[in-house]
Amino acid sequence: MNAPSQTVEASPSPRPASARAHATRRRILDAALHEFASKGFAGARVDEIAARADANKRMIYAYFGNKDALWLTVLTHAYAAKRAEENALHVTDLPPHQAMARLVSFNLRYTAEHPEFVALLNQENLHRGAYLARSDDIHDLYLPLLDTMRAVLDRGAAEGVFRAGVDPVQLYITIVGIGHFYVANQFTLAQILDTALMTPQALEERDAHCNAVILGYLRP
Amino acid sequence: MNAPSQTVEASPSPRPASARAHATRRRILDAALHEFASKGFAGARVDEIAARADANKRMIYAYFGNKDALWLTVLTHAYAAKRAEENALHVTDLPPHQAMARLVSFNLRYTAEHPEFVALLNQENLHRGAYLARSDDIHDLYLPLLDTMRAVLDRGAAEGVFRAGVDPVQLYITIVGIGHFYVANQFTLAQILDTALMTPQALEERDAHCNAVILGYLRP
Amino acid sequence: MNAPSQTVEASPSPRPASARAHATRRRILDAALHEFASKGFAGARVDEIAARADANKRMIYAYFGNKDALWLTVLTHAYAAKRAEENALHVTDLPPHQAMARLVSFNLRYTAEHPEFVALLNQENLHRGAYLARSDDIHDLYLPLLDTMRAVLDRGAAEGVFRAGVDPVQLYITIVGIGHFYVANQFTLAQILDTALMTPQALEERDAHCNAVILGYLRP
Amino acid sequence: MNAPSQTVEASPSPRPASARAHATRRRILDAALHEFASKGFAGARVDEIAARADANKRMIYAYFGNKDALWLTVLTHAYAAKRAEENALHVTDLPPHQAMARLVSFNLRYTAEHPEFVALLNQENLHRGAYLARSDDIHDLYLPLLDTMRAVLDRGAAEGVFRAGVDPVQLYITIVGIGHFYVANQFTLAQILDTALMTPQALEERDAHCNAVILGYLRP
DNA sequence: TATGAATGAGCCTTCATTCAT
DNA sequence: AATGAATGAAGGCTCATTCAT
Repeated sequence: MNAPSQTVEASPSPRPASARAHATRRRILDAALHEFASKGFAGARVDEIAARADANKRMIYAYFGNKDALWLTVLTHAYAAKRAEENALHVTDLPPHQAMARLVSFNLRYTAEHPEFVALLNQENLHRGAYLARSDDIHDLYLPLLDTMRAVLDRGAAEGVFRAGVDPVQLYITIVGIGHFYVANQFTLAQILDTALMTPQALEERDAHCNAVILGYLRP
Repeated sequence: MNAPSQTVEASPSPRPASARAHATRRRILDAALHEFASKGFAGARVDEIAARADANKRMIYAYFGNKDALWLTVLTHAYAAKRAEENALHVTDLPPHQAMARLVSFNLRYTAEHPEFVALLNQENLHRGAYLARSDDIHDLYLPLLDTMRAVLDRGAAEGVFRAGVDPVQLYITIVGIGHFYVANQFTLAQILDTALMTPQALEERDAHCNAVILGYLRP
Repeated sequence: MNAPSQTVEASPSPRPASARAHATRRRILDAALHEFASKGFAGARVDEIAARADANKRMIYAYFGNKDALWLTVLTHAYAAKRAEENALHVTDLPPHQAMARLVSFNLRYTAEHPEFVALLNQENLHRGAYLARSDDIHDLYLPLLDTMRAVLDRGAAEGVFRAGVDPVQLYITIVGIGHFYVANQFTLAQILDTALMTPQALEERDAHCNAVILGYLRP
Repeated sequence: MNAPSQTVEASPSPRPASARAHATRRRILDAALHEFASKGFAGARVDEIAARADANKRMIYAYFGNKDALWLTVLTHAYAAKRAEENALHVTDLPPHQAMARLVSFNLRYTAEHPEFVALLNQENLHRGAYLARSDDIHDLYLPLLDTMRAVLDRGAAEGVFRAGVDPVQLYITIVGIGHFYVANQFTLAQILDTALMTPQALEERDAHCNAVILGYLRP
């Protein structure tokens, strides 16, 4: 039930052996995450990644093959990281109402704390999911989550605290979406609505609203 | 009550006089919308825009100044276009329940039919709203919509069909978000969930779900 | 003896008939002189010339053919203008000492007042005199001046106030050179020597120095 | 007494370490000198410089930043090169008359052998000395030369072989000018005067003339 | 393992020039 | 006589990628 420790890999290069090499690889990955997230795939610069990682540019190619493969690795890591935290919630142990509230809040909070993840997703969709399509395990990664969602909904309906007939997939998209959109579009929204969206207080209010919407909807 | 149909402009260049020039300008704008939306700002190619517009590359610079300014013009046009359609809904003439349903459905449908708009927004947020900040009237463009939302909520609460105390801004973000996220992330979602999201039937189901969520939540 | 009223022409186009056309042509020529002199041939922009002349760019091509021909016309005009003023000095009527002094001072002053002429010459030499080679009358233009110089030197030597055996061509080059170099290189000189060169007082001092050098040299 | 042989540098890029890199840098600099001198700044082509240097265009930007900075580096090098040779004359060791003659001849000869230097100066003045203004040490570079000139003049006056009261700055400008103008305007002069100026014999005659003028002028 | 140097394709932008009215 | 619109070639500069050590 715990998060799998499997590291999803896409690089064609062999796993480096030495600790020093491992550290270099790690720094490149971190730098790449930052660069890709803040400038998009096309806007990201390999030079910049190397500089930020304090590594030689050649190492990027040695470890990851090319820019495309590096992107895929970064993307896959980001997915895995989120799922790892999501699994750690252990929502199946909670009563339906609390389980759902925790899922809602977690999604908003995680997204707010990881805008790179949001940026990565948007970029990947710009590419029509082309890179992700080359990653095998993504689908499997999400199966347990949907199972969890379905179980919570069923239990809630059985206990009479949730309405029946709710599609777990639709609801999952909605829960993720109301947080994702808020964070992803924070800059244009801030300008249109003329308010700050990412202050602790603003996030608190958004959290309350999201919970109210989902749980209000789920009322029988 | 309707917003003025003013076309928000950002180009520093004088509007061309002749009909032929106007047509060229129009073609460039359409081509740029397509190119920017499908590849992002950094990934878009000016050459490609010119080719698609069947215009000389030089004309892009004559009419719009440079790639940045062209982006801003495209973005501003996209916002204005959506707002124009949104205003044409005349939701204030409808009973609260129907008014809200129409807003929800419209947002999903418009977004689904205009994935370019979604792509544009994501890109602009990648730039942290830097370009939009240079456009003056965007804020004003959205004031009437929020007024409408507020009026509908108030009327619904007064008539006892909606719960009270709903924040119109939060709800607006939610309504747009549940549609936007669905469309914006259709490719990664399709891979994760292993379902088609943009078929007529799938959209129908999503529409029903969105309405159920918003109106279910608004129940007193 | 008076300046010839001949307009040296290089343009392949027929002389325009109407007064309006003539004025446009004149404005283009003035604008071109300014643009060529301040940015050089390669740095000059046809658009800029048209804008400054308040004329349509097409007119430049109608009147002058192309950028090259325009350059040649401007250059030839500049030469003719200087020679016209030079002839108006009537130095042959003066005693040798005064005649020479007047030539020296005139060259410095004219050059200082017409830095465009200096810039034009430098540019043309950058092109190894390629354009000027296509102008027929330049050589003839300078014959009378050298004749004058020779006459003054001969008279001075005969009267015993000048040394004998001075080559008029070498001296002419020297007289023009000590003024031309001062003006042409005013900016680099000012930085190297850390002094202002073009103030009235500085020009006065330079004038005195040039006269002292030439006349000091010519002493028997 | 000699000026330090410090190489005045303007490039913002780090000096390359390896010998190979240094050679490439050197080839680019030589090629740039040729290209700039023969076509001017605006007329020079970066592609052409790269081709002539047998280097990749990208290297130019890696080593020098951009075309502007490359120009400044070339210009500063040219100045330093001339000053280095000028210092090697050791004119302070000679009697005044010979010292002055050597300065005069050197300037003519150096200029005749380095028309690139002349072309560079003219271009820089076309830019109103804008680039040179960004170089720090140029002023200092010329201080020792003026000191030398002053010393020679003073000694000559004290020994009674030179006239008194000669301004060393004015004279320096004149000495450089009579050579510079001759070389800089060789093409237009050749056409106007219909003589060859750069043959060994012609240079010999010019040399004699320049010496005669300066030393004739300096007679007490 | 790591690095400095190099490369060629391509990108945004500009230019002199011509077309059509 | 004059003009607005259009064009193709090229120019400066940048990028992902590879070579050689």
